[in-house]
Amino acid sequence: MLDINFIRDNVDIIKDAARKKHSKVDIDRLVQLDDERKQKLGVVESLRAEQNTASRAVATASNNTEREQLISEMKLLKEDLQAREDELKKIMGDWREIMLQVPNVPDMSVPEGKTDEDNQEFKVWGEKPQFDFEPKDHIELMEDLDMVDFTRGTKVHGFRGYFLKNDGALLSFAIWQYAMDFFTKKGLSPMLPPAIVRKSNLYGTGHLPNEADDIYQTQDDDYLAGTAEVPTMGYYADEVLTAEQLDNAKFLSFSPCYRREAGSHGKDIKGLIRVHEFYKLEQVILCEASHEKSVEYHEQLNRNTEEFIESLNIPYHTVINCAGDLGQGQVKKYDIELWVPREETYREISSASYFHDFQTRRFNIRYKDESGKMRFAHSLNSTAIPTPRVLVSMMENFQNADGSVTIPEVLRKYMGGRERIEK
RNA sequence: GGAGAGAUGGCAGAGUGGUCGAAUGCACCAGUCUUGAAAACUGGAGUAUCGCAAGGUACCGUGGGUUCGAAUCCCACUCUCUCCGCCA
Repeated sequence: MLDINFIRDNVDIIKDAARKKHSKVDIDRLVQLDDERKQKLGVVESLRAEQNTASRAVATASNNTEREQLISEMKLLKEDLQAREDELKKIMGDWREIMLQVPNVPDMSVPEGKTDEDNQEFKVWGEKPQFDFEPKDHIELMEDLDMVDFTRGTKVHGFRGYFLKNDGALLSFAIWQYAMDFFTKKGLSPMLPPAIVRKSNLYGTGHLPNEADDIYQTQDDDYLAGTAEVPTMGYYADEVLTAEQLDNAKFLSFSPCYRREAGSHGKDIKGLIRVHEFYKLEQVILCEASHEKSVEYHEQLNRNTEEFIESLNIPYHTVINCAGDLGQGQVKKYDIELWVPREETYREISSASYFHDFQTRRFNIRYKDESGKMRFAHSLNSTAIPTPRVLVSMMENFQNADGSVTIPEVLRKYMGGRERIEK
């Protein structure tokens, strides 16, 4: 949600943002509705003022005759007021609907483009492995090592179902544990949030109204969050944060993530790249309403994840997302993608974005700044690490000719000191 | 699942139809006192919105309704708490 006055003052910028993000929102219509809103509001407010004055007169009237007369006059005014209020209500309904569609403005540094294919690589790290044997893909590797069972996964869950088992399960726990240790050292507070959330949280983060198809819903009209960003952002909804709370609003949230993948039925139909249910550690930060702070934290969050991947020694690159690949509320986003040898491509494992006050405005998360003014905080989030997707690269990059897989050094202490996963 | 109580400003908490946008306390800001601080005292201060301003309007969980007038009465919904039941 943007400030309507900001929109009015920057119509061209907003229209350009909508164009870049391929949003069909009609800004001219919004401005027109806002004009009507203001006009009607003026009328309603002056009628209300009249009513309030008259009410006071009724209350202090010296005798009943005077009172009766005032009251009968007020009845007429009341009808007029009610009609006007209905008109205003209707306009406000349309106004709100469009306001929820208005996208946040991408940063100047965000390149134009339509899809993830237009994202621009700006950093490459690590040595891609050279194999002197025919490398296997993660599916074959993991099935051979009895780490995963897709057949029974689909039997139990259906399309995109999977079981992680034995070292597949152990390795997942190792990654979570190691990530917990690694990211909490960066000053984030560990959190286990609910994954079942009320609708308002998804409006808050900006996943609704536009991504409804991709979200699981319960029979109680609750939703299954696709990321811990959703409940973690909701944590401080409708609160005014103290300076201390705002300073410490740096979270590392671990949760299951549920995604219907409604728009991607033909894509990545095998393996662990695209699944309906996975686990993820997510970094979420609230900070003071300063663009510079947002930028600083954004770089930091992204760097945290890069460092984590570097500590695992997996080759990756980082891309800056083009405007067309940004979510409605996002100002700027980096994706970190890991090298997948068999596909000879990089696959996304992390997204780091900042939102300015787009989300906090919807969540109503405020604080008092030094001058005592109420302000909406800024929000940011970034993947710390998703499992099982990270296993795909880990398996393929570290495989050996005999079909075993070398465990990254930093994970060994969580795997009973073992160096390899083997039969 | 059953029974009951409740939701008011940053927090706590009064207020059951008419100058109530709302007492009081705490917290906050400024001043007095003090070498400084604390305490005490004095004063200030809700948020949003319209307006150059004076000032207007809205906001007492949410949405409706009754009324000339609603924090206050009625209806629905949401949430919280207590007790019972069930359950990991």
